Amino acid sequence: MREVPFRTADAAILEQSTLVRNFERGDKIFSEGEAAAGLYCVRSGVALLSYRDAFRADKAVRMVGSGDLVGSRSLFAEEPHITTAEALTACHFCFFPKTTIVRLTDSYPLFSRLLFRKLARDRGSRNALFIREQHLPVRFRFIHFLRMMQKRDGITNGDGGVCVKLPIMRRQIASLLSARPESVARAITELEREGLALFDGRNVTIPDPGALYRIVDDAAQRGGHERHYS
Amino acid sequence: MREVPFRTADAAILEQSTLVRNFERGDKIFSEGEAAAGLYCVRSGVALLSYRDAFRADKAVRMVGSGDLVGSRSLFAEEPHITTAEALTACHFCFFPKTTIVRLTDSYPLFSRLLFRKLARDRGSRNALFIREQHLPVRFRFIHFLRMMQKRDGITNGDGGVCVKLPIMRRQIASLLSARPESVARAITELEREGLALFDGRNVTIPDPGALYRIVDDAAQRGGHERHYS
DNA sequence: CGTACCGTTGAGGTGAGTCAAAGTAAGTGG
DNA sequence: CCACTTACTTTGACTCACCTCAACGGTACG
Repeated sequence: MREVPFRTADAAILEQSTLVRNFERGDKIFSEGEAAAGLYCVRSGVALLSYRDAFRADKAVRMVGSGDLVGSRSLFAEEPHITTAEALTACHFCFFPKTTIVRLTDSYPLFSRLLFRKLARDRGSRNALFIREQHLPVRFRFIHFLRMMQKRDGITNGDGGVCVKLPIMRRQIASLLSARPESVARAITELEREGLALFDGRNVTIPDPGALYRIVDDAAQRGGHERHYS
Repeated sequence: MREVPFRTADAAILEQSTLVRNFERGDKIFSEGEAAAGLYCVRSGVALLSYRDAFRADKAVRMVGSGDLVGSRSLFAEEPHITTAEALTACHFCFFPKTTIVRLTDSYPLFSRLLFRKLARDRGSRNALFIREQHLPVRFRFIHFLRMMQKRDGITNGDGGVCVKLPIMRRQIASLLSARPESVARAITELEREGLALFDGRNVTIPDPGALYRIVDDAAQRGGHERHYS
């Protein structure tokens, strides 16, 4: 919302009613079952959306970072949050109270239209990703996860390599990938053995990102490793 | 949109600009890659959304029926359709041209709000279902599919049993379940052997729906058969 | 210095995918 | 109306990725 062209008056209203909320690592931004108080937009930091499944285990849904809109579904559906959002690092969020959103959508059709577009595009990319990930081998899903992490806050080191610090533990990575921690550990071991990625706790070094990502891209293109589906 | 309370004037506009479009079995409502011309609402019949994957195989995404809104993502994102919609039975669709939608959202904030809500709720239920389905055994996913079919247009026969005619072939069912046709065939054989469902081509008879669905419900509640996840 | 949790490794089992072949339904042309 | 083609469905045999269970090393904390 911040980056789209917007009339000065509208932008001013938005700016005026914006609350910046800060969270420390471990803080809950909102919890499953709560009513939606407004719309959150991640300004910096990383948060994890998760829900508690039938067996009372936390299931990670997705990670959100800078630029992501959070809580829109519950807000517009007028239904309770179905996920809990927890700060994984120190986070800054813009918070737009429900009243602000209502006022803006009521007064400025353009705002509605931009919001519609933003949400539709979000959803689209998410779906596309999701669809592509589904039922690929854990190894590929994990590489894809690394790529997202690297895009989000990877640091290039002199010789073409990239370093990332993963903000979550193995168990949560596994949950995001819909796999088990043991499988993630094995994927890690394998990548390490091949020299494609080096792991030191939560710190990852990818000597040649191109080589790593080519694995999944090639497979996707040639349909070679894509199991299932007709 | 039809069932929500709406001011008479607005409803009139909507009514005025509504085009009813009829499709025969096999007709394409829209195709992947086309620009979105408007919003479709299923009035009757069943259609299948699918896309062509990297290996040029059709991958079914979801089935839509009475009351479902179709094409909203591409319309609001102002991006081409990412799926093809094909009529599986004779279908009646309400079509709201883009101009109508724009006019209404521009003139009537209430319309925007209702639309936001409708879309958010759609997405919510879909996501919830989707999340739950992911990585359950094919058997469970298939039972869940049967349940949806039965809800949509199952016919109760005297003795508590239910009959449904599946509008799609095994290959497409498999695609919807993210499984292979062989696996679906095996699930069918198994259910038949257990007497939980009887299959005759595309016609299914479920003698005791309660017993069938209890299988997945119990498993979901006790977390017993839920593989993966932490 | 235990207690607790995370992460990794090994052994073993299994759901479901692949391949191949036979059976069935459906549409086409003579 | 029947042979023929074509596509859909089912079954069996085999394989493999990943889950499960279990054990062990590392790090943190009381």
